[in-house]
Amino acid sequence: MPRVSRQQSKLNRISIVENAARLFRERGFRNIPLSEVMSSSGLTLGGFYGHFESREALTNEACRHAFEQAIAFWKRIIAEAPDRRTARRNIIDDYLSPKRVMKSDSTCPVVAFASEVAQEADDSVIHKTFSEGLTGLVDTYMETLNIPPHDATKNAQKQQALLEYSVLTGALTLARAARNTDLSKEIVLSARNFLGVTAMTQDLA
Amino acid sequence: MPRVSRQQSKLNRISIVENAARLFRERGFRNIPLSEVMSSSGLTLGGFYGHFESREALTNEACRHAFEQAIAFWKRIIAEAPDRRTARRNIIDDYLSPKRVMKSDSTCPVVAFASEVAQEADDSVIHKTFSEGLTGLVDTYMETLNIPPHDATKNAQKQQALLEYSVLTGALTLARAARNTDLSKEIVLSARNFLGVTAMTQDLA
DNA sequence: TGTACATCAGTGAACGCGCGTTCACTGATGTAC
DNA sequence: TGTACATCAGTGAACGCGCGTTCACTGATGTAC
Repeated sequence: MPRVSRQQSKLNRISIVENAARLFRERGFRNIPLSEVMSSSGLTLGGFYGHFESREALTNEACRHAFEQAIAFWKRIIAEAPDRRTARRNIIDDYLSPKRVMKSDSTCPVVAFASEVAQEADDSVIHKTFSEGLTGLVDTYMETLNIPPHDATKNAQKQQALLEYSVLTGALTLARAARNTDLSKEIVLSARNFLGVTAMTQDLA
Repeated sequence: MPRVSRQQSKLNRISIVENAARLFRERGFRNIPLSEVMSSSGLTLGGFYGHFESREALTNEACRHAFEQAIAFWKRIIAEAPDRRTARRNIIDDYLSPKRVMKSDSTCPVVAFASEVAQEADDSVIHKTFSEGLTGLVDTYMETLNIPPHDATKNAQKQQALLEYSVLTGALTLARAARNTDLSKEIVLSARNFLGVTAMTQDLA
């Protein structure tokens, strides 16, 4: 088993990051033992430090990867929609769907990581990674709003994007914590109502 | 030192719950060792199980206590304000203040616990405690909105309260995770703007 | 192209530490008389 | 009210487990000739 090809080793490294990103989004980045990350890629714990400097280094990479995935997912929705309005609608309809409330392995990285990132020290690397990822997501979301003709409107539009994103993450976080209650549904509905995406499309993706 | 009076023992128990609530709000309820909880009340670890069945039992009590404190805090603001509009304004101004973004030991229990609660098993006790606490907070917040004349309006008002609460928690969570960046300030401002509480009062409490 | 050796990706076990939980013990509190 | 004894709140040490990190080792890969 030992000594696979260099190419395979690179693939293994990628697999580790991908699995870590999935597991971390599901259960937080502090609550997954490295042994589980490694075994989910068919490897053993001992090989970890051949790929990463430390657990913290993996956490940072996995966080970045999760954001990249989420941004790519939205960009795909945007690309496949006939217009911006429909794209925005599809993003929101998916974001606040029952699937997102109940299933945690595909959670938005912001919802998954924000609390833990906030608890880290000010100078922690993950702060920067998170902020960059959040900026990227917000920028992508802004693409679904109308085109800004001049800077003043652009600024107003960024404000609108940030507000709507606060609503999305806030509502999803609350709904998930209160899941299986009427309150949970009411939270989702109030957010959907505000965002103008009331009808729920089951099974979007 | 051992064998204090029964009265003192009751006070000790209360002190443990209060300190736990503070520490858990500050750093999450999974990341505080019991030894630290006990020593913050001037006690040693060994005495813990004289007061609580398990760590989980304390977590649940501390969570409940944190919500009670937060609700009492809002009720005081409401009681001291000349009218509902001012009360709502003061609550929001405090909630989205720089102090709340930077200091974590007095965080809203919803922002502090939602993520971790969402990660717990469906049948975990803390889910119920959290949902009840959230309901209590939302009900208190609703008191600052106008009086509902009949049930239809009441329902609309609950929707409004839930939406505004999603905005408050979402914006604070994002702003805290991205703290020390321009983005963080923009998030807070967009939420304040939406809620109609734009001017920041420094040092509210 | 084939051979001989060096490299090194991954293994498996061990180490050390933190922490939840347990427990024998202590000595002041509480109570029975 | 005072004395004698039982109770039990808190102590301090130990236990066990999980997990991050380290390391000697293995044997297939990669390379020099």
